[in-house]
Amino acid sequence: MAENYDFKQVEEKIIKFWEKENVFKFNPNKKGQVYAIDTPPPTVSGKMHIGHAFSYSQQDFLARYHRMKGDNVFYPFGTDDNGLPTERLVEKTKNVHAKDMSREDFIKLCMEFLKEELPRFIHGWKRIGVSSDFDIYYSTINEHSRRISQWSFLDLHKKNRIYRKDAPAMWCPECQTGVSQVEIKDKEIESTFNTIIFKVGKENIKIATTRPEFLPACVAIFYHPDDKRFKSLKGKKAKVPLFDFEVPILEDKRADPEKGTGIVMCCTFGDQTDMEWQKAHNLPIKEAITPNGKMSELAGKYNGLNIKEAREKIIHDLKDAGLLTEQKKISHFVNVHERCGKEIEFIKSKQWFVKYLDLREDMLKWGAKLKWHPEFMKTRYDNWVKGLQWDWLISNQRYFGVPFPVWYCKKCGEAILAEEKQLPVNPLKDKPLKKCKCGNNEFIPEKDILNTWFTSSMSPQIAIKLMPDSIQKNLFPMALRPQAHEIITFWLFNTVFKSNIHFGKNPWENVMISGFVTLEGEKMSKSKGNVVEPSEVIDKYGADALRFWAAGSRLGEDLDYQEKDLVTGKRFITKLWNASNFVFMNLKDYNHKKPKKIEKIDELFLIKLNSLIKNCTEHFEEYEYSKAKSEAEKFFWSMFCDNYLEIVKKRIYENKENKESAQYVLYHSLFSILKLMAPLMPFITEEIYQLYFKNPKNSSNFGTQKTSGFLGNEKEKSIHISQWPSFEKEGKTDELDLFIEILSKVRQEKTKAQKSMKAEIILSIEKENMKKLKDILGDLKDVTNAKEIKEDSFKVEFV
RNA sequence: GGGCCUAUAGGCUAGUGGCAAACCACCUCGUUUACACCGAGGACUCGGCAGUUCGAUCCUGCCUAGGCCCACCA
Repeated sequence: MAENYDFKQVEEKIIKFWEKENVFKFNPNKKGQVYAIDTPPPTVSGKMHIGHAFSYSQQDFLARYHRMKGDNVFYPFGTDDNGLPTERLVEKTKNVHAKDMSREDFIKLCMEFLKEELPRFIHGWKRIGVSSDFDIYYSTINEHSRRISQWSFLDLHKKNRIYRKDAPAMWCPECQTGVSQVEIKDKEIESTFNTIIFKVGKENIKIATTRPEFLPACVAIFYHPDDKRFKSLKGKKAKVPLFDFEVPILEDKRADPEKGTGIVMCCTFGDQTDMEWQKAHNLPIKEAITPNGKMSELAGKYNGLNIKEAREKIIHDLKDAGLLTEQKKISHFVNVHERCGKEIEFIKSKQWFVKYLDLREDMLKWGAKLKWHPEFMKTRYDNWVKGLQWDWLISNQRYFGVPFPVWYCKKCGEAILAEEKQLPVNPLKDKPLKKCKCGNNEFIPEKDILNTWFTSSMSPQIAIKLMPDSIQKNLFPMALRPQAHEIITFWLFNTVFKSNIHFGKNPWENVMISGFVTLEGEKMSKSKGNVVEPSEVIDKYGADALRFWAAGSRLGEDLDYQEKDLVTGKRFITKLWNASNFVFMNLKDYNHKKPKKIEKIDELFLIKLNSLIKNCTEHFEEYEYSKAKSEAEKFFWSMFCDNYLEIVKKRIYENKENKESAQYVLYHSLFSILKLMAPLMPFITEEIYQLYFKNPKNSSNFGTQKTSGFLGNEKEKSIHISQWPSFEKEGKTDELDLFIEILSKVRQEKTKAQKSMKAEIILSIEKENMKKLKDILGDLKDVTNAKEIKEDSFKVEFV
């Protein structure tokens, strides 16, 4: 009698076994089509969360399926540990502030932190059974990644896609960094609408604003051309209160007569419209706010105050001067930096950009060439491309990241780029290889770092270039990019863009997009406090149960986390365990020889199994692992356990002469079912394989097999590199269907009569059914425990 | 404001132009050679309105609700 399945002990043991035996090691010389996966490198910003467990499980289903199907799976693993998220984690854990330290010390601290943190972090992915080759590993901050990222910069520059300009850039005063379009989000905040009096000659005009601190940067007043109320003001000048300078009053369609008082001030730069006006009317640029979030000299007596203080003071002074007529509390949406939640400001600053707005048509074509799974995710890409308004801002004024390979000549200011052969370069330490064109040999290093997406959008190259040159060409373009849908607009999009510019082709053929995990219908997030820790789930139910749950929703769909589903998964695992033990209890004298005759009922069962295999294979090909799961699950539970095992029990218990046929079919059908489940539940299937199926001569590293007498006969060292079951036998199974229908009716009768399922009966069935079932009547007799089967209308008599 | 997705039993999910399904929970019964983490059975359901159709849960349109992405935000 086998003991209970101890998932904790087994899963840890199997993780070590896979590692020791190099089961998932990529072998470039292996035959078979290469299937390269652009594994998402998780951001090192804390612990793994359940959304990770969910989406990495789903991509692993596909990786394991392709491996068993015979593809040569290239499945690297990386961590995204450059840039802000990691900085923030280090600041928090080590209780330091980057800006209080020397840059070098801070970077050193980050690297030390990563060294001790990463193994623990990565173990989370091993624990859920991700079958990456963890030796093909990259960190987006290591030398290798820096070299490739900087090369990308040089190459884009060569292709005239890089420029640096003085531009109103979105700026986070809190993080003191430029922020790209993708790093901002909306937040609803309470604010006050202040109605302020501007003088036009002797006339008063009222202008409403939530940002009175921008008054010193006011450059114009606008009203809508159709708005008759203000027509008389055209061409006149208004005097800015408190600051006493004059600005022109102009017409522009973007002024909304319905909003505020219908007339609006334009300040550079209060918001995006201000920037458009500035451009359209060629207005001067005034900077009221400095990069550290303080008022500039332009603000006169408010110079040096932070934004909020200045706002309060200015409101106070306006009140005193009688220039404030109304204050209304409102709540509105503003752009905030997604990392820190603080309001974004626009400031004039020198930033590096990648020029790509001119390529929107091409971008749509690139997106159309990808195979999207599920298909509807493509529209998100398209909508993003159509909505692009700015070029890609790639510089961040932070510390921990890939530096720009750039210096500036101290004399003429010319930007000097590093040469390819000196990469990776740290401009703070290294020097250009040549003098500046102007003959000067002194340089100012660029201190900015490249935005993390600039580096992670090179993930295919970063992974591939870990391999020897000779095989790199087989790996690109890759077969698959798996990822979550919220970063289609940045990671996916930027990778497609870069690949097409650098190499003239898409980086992969397929993309698979996971949904996310919800709790009671809401997205899980730290800020909402509704997170579930995957490590706790695994402790309680095991990784297989977690994966079983992750296989429960279709690709791209969100899935609600319900503990019940984990219970179901665990139950299924127990059932697999028990059924396998039972099968092998009855195979002690099995000799692996194919019996001379396969009994009819066994044959019919094999045909059923065959169509299951066919369906599951098709589902995996279509990324529909959830369909494969539910079909295999149902087949195993009801067709295999509840029906087939019951049917063959008596034949084996009573040692009938045709029992070899049953044994042969038991062995092979259970093996096939295990293989179908192996991509989804890699641990329990491996354990059963190792204990029963593998030839003990090959199992030196796993411990002894369980059953005495019976010897497994399979050669592969792991079920995960065994061959995916094939499907050959097709045919009709009408007799078996009828058989099961009758069996089920008999069971109903027994239940109705409140009898045991084992109660002995006399069964009567119709003549035509008797005829149809003539080859399998003996089995029907066995499974229903009928003393005899008579020809009559259906009837169950108890003896 | 634009877009995408979703709406099926008490809960979570399948699915189909013609009987609506699995699992959990619930109720009844059984259970001594794998499994009480079992087996047999029961009960309950297609968001609303219109259209196409012999027939719509499924196709079309509108509405409602929720989620997500984007834009706007003086």
